[in-house]
Amino acid sequence: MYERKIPLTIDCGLHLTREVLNGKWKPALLKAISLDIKRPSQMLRLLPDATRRVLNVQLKELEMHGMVEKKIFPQLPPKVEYSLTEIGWSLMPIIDAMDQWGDANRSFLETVITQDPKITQTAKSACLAYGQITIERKTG
Amino acid sequence: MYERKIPLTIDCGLHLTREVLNGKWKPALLKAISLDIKRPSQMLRLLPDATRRVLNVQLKELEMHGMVEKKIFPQLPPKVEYSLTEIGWSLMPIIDAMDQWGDANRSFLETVITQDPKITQTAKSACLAYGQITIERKTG
DNA sequence: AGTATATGGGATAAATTTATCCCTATAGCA
DNA sequence: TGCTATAGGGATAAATTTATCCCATATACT
Repeated sequence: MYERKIPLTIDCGLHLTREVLNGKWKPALLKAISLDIKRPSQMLRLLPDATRRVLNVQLKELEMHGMVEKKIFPQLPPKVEYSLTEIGWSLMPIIDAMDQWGDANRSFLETVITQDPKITQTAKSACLAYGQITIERKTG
Repeated sequence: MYERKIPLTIDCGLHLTREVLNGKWKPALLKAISLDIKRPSQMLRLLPDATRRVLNVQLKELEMHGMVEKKIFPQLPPKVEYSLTEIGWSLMPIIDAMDQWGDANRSFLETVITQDPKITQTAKSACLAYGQITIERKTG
């Protein structure tokens, strides 16, 4: 599989949280699930820049960390649904705050981020559907 | 220097924010600065698991992203002080929420995180001083 | 003269995260 | 039969992030 060689820093709450949210698509996945997008195929459509593989991997990590639960329906073709656990829900205020902060400062952030010479291109196709999603969140 | 080869995903606010906070020590650095720990040498002492090099690199990124400002005093040996910009301050509610969430769920998180077979060791020496810091935050 | 303090950054190796590719399984439909 | 939809995961390459090492500056102190 692969074994970590450097001790994981879990000194303060900040680092513990960082570990849970650390993954290119994890925040987006949590938000998607909170918006009732629970099937992997739906998430993949919502996040077209992500590959099926990464989403699988990151969902599994979120599951191992206890943030989401996976329900497998014994059907064919397979059907799976993810949902947030209680502790997973408790992360939503943070996720929402991050999303709002980023949106509120979009023009400034795009400017400073893209002015970095390392950045030669950006992708914007993902998450576009968020704005169109008007589904109410269910509590728990 | 090095040039990014894959387009940076900046579709939704979540990803923009992720980009700004993405770095092993960035959240901790922002918090430290907000607590009036403004000199690099102090930050290094606060975060003993980080190397001087990484802190330099991540501070520079935070600066380029407009989250912190750097004031250089024309002295020798050199003296430098960082401070949060207005937009940098606006991140603090998120940073604080992350820190509090992590602390509030520490025992659970430590359990699930260390149960991962990839993780063979953890480091807890950093940030320990936070608890002892009772300095009031100055506004702006 | 040697040592400590402070800060910055180049070069390069190592570690970790993502991306790619490919294979598995089965029902349903043209 | 051949193709689509669904979901999972191994193997391996590539990309990106961190870690290590080392050099530079200049003052003050022993």
